[in-house]
Amino acid sequence: MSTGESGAEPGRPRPRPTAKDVAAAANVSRSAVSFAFNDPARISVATRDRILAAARSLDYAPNTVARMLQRGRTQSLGVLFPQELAKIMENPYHSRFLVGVGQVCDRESLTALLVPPVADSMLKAIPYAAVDGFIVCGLETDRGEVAELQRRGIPFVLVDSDPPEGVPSVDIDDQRGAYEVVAHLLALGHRRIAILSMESGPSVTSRGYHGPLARRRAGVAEALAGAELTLDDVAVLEVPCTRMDGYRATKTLMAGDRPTAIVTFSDVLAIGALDALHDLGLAVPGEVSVSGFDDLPESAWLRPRLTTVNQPILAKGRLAADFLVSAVHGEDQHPHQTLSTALIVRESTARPPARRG
Amino acid sequence: MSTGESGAEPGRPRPRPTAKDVAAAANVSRSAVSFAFNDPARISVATRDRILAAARSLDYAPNTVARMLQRGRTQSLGVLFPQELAKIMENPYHSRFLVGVGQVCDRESLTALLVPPVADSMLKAIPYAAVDGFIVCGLETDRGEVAELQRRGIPFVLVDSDPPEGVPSVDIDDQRGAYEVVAHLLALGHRRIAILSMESGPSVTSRGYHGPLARRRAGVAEALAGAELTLDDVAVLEVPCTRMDGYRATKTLMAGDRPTAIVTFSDVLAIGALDALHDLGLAVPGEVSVSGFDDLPESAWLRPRLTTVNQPILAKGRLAADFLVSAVHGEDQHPHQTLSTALIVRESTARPPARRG
DNA sequence: CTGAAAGCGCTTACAG
DNA sequence: CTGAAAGCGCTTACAG
Repeated sequence: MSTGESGAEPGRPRPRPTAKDVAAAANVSRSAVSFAFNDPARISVATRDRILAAARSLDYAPNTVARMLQRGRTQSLGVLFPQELAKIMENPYHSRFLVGVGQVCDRESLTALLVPPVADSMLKAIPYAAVDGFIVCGLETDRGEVAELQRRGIPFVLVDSDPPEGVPSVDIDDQRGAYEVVAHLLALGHRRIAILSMESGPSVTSRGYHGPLARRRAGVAEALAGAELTLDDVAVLEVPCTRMDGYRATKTLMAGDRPTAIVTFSDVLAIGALDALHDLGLAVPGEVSVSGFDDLPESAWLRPRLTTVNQPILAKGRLAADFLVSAVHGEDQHPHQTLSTALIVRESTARPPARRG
Repeated sequence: MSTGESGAEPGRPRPRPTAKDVAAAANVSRSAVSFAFNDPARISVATRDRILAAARSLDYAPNTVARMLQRGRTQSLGVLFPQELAKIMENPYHSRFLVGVGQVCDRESLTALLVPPVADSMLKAIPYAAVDGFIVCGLETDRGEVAELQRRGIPFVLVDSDPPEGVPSVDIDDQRGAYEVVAHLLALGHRRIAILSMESGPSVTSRGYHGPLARRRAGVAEALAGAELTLDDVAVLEVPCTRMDGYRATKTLMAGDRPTAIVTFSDVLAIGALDALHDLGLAVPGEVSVSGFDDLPESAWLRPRLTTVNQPILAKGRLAADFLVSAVHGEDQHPHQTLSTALIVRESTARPPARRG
């Protein structure tokens, strides 16, 4: 009632109260405090109320980290990315993937930890994250992450990689997707085709690693073969996956021996390509055809609407998270799913212009 | 050399090795093991090498959670959202915000923990996250989160809320932004204006809380007053912030007493509105003007290009993370920043059609 | 119904 | 240069 000094002095950084403090205040053991929070049935109502009241008055809440250590569970899923967070979130593809992961997190009351590489290394980031398992994204080269995770015995699922046997993973049919767009363009009559691809890590080819990019390249080759062409007949540019890089690469491409069609391996790149072509005063698809990959929602808003390869990004995220949750629960399966792609023909591709020469 | 049984049996779920195991294997104390990893200078090169070799052969790595508990640091920033993760990531606004947060995380070698509400409560989510501090997003109603965080003594910064004195926070000039678009529309001659707003939590007005939405409403009122109008003269619809809800709301709006201009409080909503108007066969801006809010990159790709209110989303995320990092480092300031908005007039707004009546 | 004790795995003064 | 000990804050068998 009076303005006594019962409260803590404000402003002073008091140390956080612990179960010990509450136990003292409520005149019980620390075990009792723990029970009050975790297993109320084990103590009498009276004691519990007393403890809870004491806890409230001290602003006590169990320390999360201590609890994690004791329980051996963090209630968190790690999403391990191959690039800096700023770059990752820049790409709408990842947002959509995280919607899928988020659905599972929401359902299971889990949090999602976004884990960027440490000093450019996904490997180094692994030991610093307090998670129950990892979703490993876009492992374009296997730089030891798989072995590391396996040795540590921490559950994980591989997404968009070249999964070894016996490892949970989810992928899409990259080869077929790439095959279909290129076949589509060839059928339209294009022969001078450029590929705008993403950069893959070092030494991809030399180590016989076949990630998504390699599979897409195979799909392109397969389609080209149908027209008596090979990969040597197309220009291939590898750039970081940003709109701006797509823009620049397209300008580079157009400064040389102009292709009549640009096949990009990402809608984000295609958006940049469209911008560049617009700035160059080149009509799409009248003078140049452009195709994307992913089928982001955005691709349908573009003008011209983007012809692209749909992949079920959201489902991929959801599935990956589901697989990881199973693995964390100790279910000893190794599900391996390959999701389908589908060519979506819209407005950005058409017959090549009739040509002098 | 021989195929001895030196390795652990594969497949068998071995328990993770601890520092104790390494100490035993290397014939040193547990302290030495710890030093080998954390303070190599404190032990001799020989001992360190022996320890590291033993660690490697046992696949040992220090337990992150134990380390967190001991150090009292998690190296992780929590981003507390008012909605489910799936919904949050659905909105490009948040991706962009996270790019800003990500820049700081990358710089500081921090991870970002995405924290959705637990059982619809941001409050309940707080104690379950192992983070060094929170960025509290879009606290449209103060449901006790601030008090909770303050009592717990955990650093936090408020973004897009109604920040009390003495609390780090970053906001934008919502009122001015809303004022400007509406004034723009009024100047074009619009008098029948509809507002498409987001749902705010319960009892916003009743508690005298003035979050972003309330400020925007004030901006609208301010602009209307300049034309001798009041909020009662405009239709206001509050819907969840998704494209689909924007779509539906617009159809509802158009089924009634048709406005000549739709002011949305989010680009995402505006995209839905544009779609609906397109499906309704209504020309934008010929028959109906539409404006957005945020100025997402997407808004410039739309056709017609969207007139909208720019807000520096990325800078907001970066600043919030910067403020939080300072707070975590114990810097006892309470920075409070209000970022500017700017009206971006593009193609989706024009004079209202001449009218019968 | 309640408490004393051990333990989760680590780090860090403190002695030697 | 190295080790024994205490402690971070919690939970959970185990006794009573």
